[in-house]
Amino acid sequence: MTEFPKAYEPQSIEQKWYPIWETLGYFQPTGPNRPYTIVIPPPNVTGSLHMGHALQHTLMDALSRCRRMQGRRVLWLPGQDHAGIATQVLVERQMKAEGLKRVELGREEFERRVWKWKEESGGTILRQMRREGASVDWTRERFTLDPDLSRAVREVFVRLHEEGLIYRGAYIVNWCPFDQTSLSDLEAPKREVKGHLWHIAYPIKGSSERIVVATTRPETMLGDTAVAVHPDDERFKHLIGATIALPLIGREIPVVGDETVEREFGTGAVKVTPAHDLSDFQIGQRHGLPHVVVIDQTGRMTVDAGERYAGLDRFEAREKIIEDLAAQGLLVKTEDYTHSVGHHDRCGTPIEPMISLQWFMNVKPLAEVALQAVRDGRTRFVPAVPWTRVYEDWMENIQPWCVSRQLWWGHRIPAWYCDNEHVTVSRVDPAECASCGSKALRQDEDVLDTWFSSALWPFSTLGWPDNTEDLRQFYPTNDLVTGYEIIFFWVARMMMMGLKFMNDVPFDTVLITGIVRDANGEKMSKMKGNIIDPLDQFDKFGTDAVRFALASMAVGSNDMTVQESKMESARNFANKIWNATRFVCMNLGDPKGQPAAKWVPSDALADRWIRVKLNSAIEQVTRAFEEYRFHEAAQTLYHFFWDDFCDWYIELSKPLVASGEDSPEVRNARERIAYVLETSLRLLHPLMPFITEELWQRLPHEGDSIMVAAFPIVETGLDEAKSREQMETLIALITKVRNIRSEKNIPLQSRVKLHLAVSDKDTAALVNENSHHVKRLARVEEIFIADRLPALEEAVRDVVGGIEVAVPLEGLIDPEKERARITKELVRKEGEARGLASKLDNLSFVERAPRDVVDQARNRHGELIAEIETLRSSLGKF
RNA sequence: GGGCGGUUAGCUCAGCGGUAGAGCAUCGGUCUUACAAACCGGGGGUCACUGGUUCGAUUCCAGUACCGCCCACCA
Repeated sequence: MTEFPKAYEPQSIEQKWYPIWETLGYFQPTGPNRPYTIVIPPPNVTGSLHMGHALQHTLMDALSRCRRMQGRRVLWLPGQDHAGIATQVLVERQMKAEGLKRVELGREEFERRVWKWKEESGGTILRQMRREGASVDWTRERFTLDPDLSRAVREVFVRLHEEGLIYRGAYIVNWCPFDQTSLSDLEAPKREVKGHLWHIAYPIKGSSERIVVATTRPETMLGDTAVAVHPDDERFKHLIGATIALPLIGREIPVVGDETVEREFGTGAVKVTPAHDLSDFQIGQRHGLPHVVVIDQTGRMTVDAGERYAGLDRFEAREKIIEDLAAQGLLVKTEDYTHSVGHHDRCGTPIEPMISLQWFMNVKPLAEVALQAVRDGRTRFVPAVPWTRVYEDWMENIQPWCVSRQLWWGHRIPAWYCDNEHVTVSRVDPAECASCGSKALRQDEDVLDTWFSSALWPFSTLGWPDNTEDLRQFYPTNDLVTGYEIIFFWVARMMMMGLKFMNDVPFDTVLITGIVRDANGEKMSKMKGNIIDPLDQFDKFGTDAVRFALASMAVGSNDMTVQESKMESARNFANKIWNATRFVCMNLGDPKGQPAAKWVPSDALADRWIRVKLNSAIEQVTRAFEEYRFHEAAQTLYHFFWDDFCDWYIELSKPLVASGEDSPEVRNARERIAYVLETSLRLLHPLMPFITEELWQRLPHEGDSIMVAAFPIVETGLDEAKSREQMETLIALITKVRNIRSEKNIPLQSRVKLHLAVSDKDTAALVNENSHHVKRLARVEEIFIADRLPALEEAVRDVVGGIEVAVPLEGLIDPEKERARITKELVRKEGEARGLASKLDNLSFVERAPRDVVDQARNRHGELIAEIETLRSSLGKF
């Protein structure tokens, strides 16, 4: 027999199995049955594995493995995202160390360097995924910049452009002055900033009147082209149409009336800078105001800001302008003011809203379709609350998507311009302008938002725009597992693109997970330095243990805190599985050539009971996976295996299984225990793939790998209730005796006598048939069963499950203490009985409560009364 | 400004219309023929607060307090 160490050592076993599985092709979809598909959320090529991946991959792998064992044709498709800004910035930073600059290198050379970086250093995460045990099909690995996927991107861009849904125009965008690119709204989340609200007086021309405006951004005043007031505002009504001489720069600008102005806010008058603020831009559109750009792409003031300010950083300019206004007596008031300002989510730079010529996508029409698909349940979120509504709200209020980025790493926009500024958008690089035939074409310098290609992931990875076999088979995919932080970035956009180009939803179910936080409940980040590396955890506890711990914490989309204690507990569980199998193997002999164990029918209580428990574990785990309640699956497995199987069934089986004999009875007992164990391993496999494979191979089994063995199936027609009740009674009895022993400090070696009084025949028979178990597990040398307890001088008395118990313990009984103990128990039981009695006396309870609740209360009350009686009488014995 | 979530044992969290559970920690006892990463036994909670619905509320509803999250063009 193979060597069987006393403790589970994960490392070598994990290393052994993954390559075997991969080589044997188990990760590839096979078989004639219904496909089951998951596409992985493609991690950034720059990324390395973090706990969030470990969690999500565990769930995806558990689902994949479970479905695979259930016979589905499973495809879990892996891949990576080119991660535009992240990657470009990273490579630029590396180049900087060598004294190289991107612009000096030129576009082609830079791109070459990024590809080189990708080949050498990218894809760390893919290697790490092997350690997770992720059963992804590596033969179908994809990268968003693969030629096929790039072709899909172009196809989508061109088609949307043809339909007028993608267009080029000058609008206000979120501009990052640090990275010098435009951003989508999602990449520019608002952050609270403590600032000021400055009240500035603008003099009215040809009048002594002034109009005071309030602003948080005085530097933009140099670009003001109007002041707006509410048209019905009595304070300012008469000034509409008047002309203002803009301070510091002297430009003449009008006062306009606009209904969006809040009369209550600030001074009720707003300075309007159409080139640097979205709402001002819109006011400008309504009133035909000119745009004066005063801040450039680097965040510095332009020449149009006037020579006094030109070249200054926007924040330096702010201070200088405030000083200058104060000096001229135009600064009326300065208030502290906290407001929200967009910041680039990657670099943290405050966004500069800026008018800019960019490519946009009108997503509204696609959003309506995507909204409908969720409303009528073609795609559903799990948990449905709150994510369905979060998704719907966003889709309902969706704004045009700025898709162009001023970067070099990404899908270059397939638009070409001739000298006449005609635009040619084309699937293939055009030779001439589509409008004028000019051969002097230059391609748009910009690339697409990274998320543009991610949005196509569920079909671009399967071969679209070609109608491939994979596409027909695996689209739509089944489950998408991802975090709530990218519902808008990714999930929503896949929905829109999938429905638009495949005419079907990209996935049936979106499983939203929570965030894995550190032990203090804080979000992990490189900045904070509180990252917990899953690989360290794998080293420390074993991959299966970490997977199991993560799954056991995955409740809905709740965030979770990493708990070392959970990891330890899961590691101990793995060790428990190891040793239980070790025990069974020690008694089975060589598994080679032995067929897989079958259940040998038995009337013995323990056998009937474990079968019921196993069956209900199968039922619960199966349902838990179906309903994505991973913590419930983990919990069921843990308690079934440890409490029921190890603590009771193995212990009860030992006399036969470990007897060393070779009788039919013993062989059958061994077969049964092997059966339960082997089935349990299959049930555990989706969450703990490595250890279950290793142990399964050491047991008699059929087939080459547990990966492709059948997932356990629920049986029907077992004598559920009776077996459970009887076993519960037996367990309660044994526990009671152990309890008495423990309280009286009876050493393990000394056996006690046990007197039982049982009134009903069934219970008497039950105890009789299982008395050898009671003797062994409660360390009892002799059991006396009668209708009534005999008179005993010195004994501990108690009652459990309708059985009167007495343990004679000469010289160890302190009557006072016994009396106190029993009295305490009496008080508790009497209290409970009183509560039940008053409930049962309550007519409306008896009439309105469900029948079984009333019956249950009645039975419990009866039991209590009997037990109280018994306790009272034993009280008299002291 | 709008929306959402949380508050349960010392800690981290499940659960739920019928007087509460887990893991860890804690206390006591064990080398009992798989496992000390184990075994056996025990203690510990007025389920944030206030009302309401109900025969019955930790669970449903409303409000309060504290903590947290998301969305938003009041400058």
